[in-house]
Amino acid sequence: METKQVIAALAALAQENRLAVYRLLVERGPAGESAGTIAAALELPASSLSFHLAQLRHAGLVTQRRQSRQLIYAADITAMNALVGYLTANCCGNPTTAAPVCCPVPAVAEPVATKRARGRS
Amino acid sequence: METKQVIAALAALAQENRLAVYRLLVERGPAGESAGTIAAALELPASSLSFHLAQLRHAGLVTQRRQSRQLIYAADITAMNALVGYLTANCCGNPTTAAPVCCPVPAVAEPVATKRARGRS
DNA sequence: CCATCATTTCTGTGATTATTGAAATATGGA
DNA sequence: TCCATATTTCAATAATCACAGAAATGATGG
Repeated sequence: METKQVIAALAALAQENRLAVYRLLVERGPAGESAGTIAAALELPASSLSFHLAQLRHAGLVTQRRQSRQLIYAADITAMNALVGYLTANCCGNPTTAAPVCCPVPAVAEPVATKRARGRS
Repeated sequence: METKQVIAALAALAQENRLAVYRLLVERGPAGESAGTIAAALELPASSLSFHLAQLRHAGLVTQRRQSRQLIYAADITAMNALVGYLTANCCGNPTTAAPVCCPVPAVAEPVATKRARGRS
């Protein structure tokens, strides 16, 4: 993942409403959710939501598909994978230099909606 | 890690110069680097750098200490851990719903200072 | 104290971003 | 075709951010 894209993704998520939208979409999974439903859930004016969805989409974090009259948005997990991968790599530093302790990705903060904290491999 | 802080951290990193500063500091490890040296390395005016360092510091991503006349900045790895933890948790979604594949944290991108642009996205 | 160095804070300016109502576009049904 | 619905695009405004020179602050050595 190259720097320009990383910045785009970070900027897209660095906004209260957009982070909320993204989190909601992650919760919904691949099925996604229509713009209207998201707007209702987050109590955002349609035009505002559209603006934010466009940013998330431009950053590659969400996908869009049409289902009859509505546009369904869904989180693109691979983009988040790439972002987390980049941050992890840059957090861990360069092993050839005096690098800090490598990120252990601490047993997961608070999951989107339920408790769940399993240590990954 | 609460949302407000996550947004602050994301916003702090979502800027070309700041991301560069942070990456440089990660490279330097706990020893850190003085403001002047960073400014020289990244060719930034002192006042601009100071502005960016303040943001990173406010977001809790870097620490500041004085060493005689100079101020040494260092990356705070625990903050990045928390951020990555939050993103991972939110990326993985809620297992009780139709959740997408959980982030495997793809075998780490490219380390801070090596050649880039290998096959992966 | 004074001179000097390192860095920050102040200040003004230009650029980007967020927000929304209103108008425009696309879709499906009668 | 005409209408209703879902969503976007447009336009205008307010808010925030980035930049960099100049002035101020804090530290050190003489």
